[in-house]
Amino acid sequence: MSDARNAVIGRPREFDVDDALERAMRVFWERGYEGASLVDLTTAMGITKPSMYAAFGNKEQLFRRAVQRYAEGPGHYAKLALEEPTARAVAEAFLRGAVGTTTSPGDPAGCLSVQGALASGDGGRPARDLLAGWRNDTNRQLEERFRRAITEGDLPHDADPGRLARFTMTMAFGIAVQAAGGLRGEQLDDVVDMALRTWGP
Amino acid sequence: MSDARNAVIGRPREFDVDDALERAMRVFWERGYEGASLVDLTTAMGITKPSMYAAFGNKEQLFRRAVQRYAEGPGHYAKLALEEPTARAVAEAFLRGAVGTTTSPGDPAGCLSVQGALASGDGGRPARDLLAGWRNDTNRQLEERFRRAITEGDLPHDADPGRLARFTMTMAFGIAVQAAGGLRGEQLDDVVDMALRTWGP
DNA sequence: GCAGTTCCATTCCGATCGGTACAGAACGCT
DNA sequence: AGCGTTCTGTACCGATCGGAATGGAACTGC
Repeated sequence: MSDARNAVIGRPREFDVDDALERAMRVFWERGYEGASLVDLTTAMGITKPSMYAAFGNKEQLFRRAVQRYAEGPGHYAKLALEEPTARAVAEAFLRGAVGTTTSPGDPAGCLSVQGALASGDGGRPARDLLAGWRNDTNRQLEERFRRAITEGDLPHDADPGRLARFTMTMAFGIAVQAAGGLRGEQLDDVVDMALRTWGP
Repeated sequence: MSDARNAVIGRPREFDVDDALERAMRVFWERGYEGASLVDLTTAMGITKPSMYAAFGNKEQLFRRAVQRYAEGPGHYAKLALEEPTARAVAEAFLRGAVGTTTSPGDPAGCLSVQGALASGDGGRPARDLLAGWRNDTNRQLEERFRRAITEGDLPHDADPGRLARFTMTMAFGIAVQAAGGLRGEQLDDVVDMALRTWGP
């Protein structure tokens, strides 16, 4: 890893890489990949373009790092939800987490994964593919978790893990779009309540 | 209207405005507002930039016309769904229509309204606002329809039309994102089946 | 002090963005 | 034919895009 250089030779960096990445992530979060220009990014990061180029490579690699950071930060609820004891609890934690992250007051509205995935010209193709892959992974993990729930007797043996996962993901995406459109968290929690009726009253 | 000029003075236009608009709509549909460049658009339309400028004004006005055409064409299912006899039938027609339009084989995947709404820099603000307004209108019409269903005894009087409308819209948006990500129509129809359980078995 | 290394800031690159000036071509009218 | 009008094609506009070259500043090790 290029950032594992604790060697202290040469002029020391005058900015904090983690802090700059955090700020870049937020810009991508609210503007998407192509909507975020290098000027937008570096201005928010408080550094110049050559500094960002030296530290992260290029815009696409910066985006990859930002997505990774998003997954471990605001998007961490997805991983946590998988550890809930029952299928219904998994789904509820997943959707409540989605509502919380996409409507968090101090953060950009919406979801980086959804925001950056749509509406791209030719230059945004790699970013779109990256996010599509990530969403696919999440879907697979959810499906796998629901499959386990069947073996644990937590879901009926004729339940379809794939369907349940796709339904849950679809709800989360819809929530992200609604949040980006300005819907409040409470209203989206109502939506989650309705969605959860699929698991029984 | 500037296109109501049937006057035949001057050199006649060598392209069909409706056909050009249709092609432009499809480009916006798959690339969003900012993702569609003038070169992309005019190439698909088969005309040059000055011709497009003379016929439509500018990119933003072309987009407005394209959105209008989308609403009357591929997005017409929304209006039709409102005419269904029961609330549940309305919701089902709405969601099946969303699946159909967003996964139609010959057309771009996804929904223009969702595709163009997210991921915008500064230049895409007006387009984003236009689409947000349209989605808001649709939500309001759906809510109004569900309210009518209560007075008609079709929904229990303690039902919440706002919640039902938001839930339906959220599902439709999620469907659009999934479709843009490549999910097949059959898989999304499964999702719709699950969503409709909210209205009873 | 000096060499070697790394970072910062200015400046610039070719390509592309949305939009336009201009000249000529194609029409109806007289 | 000649005119006014409107469309088309070329060539171009300033601004901005992502990216990079360059020169000096800041540091460690010798």
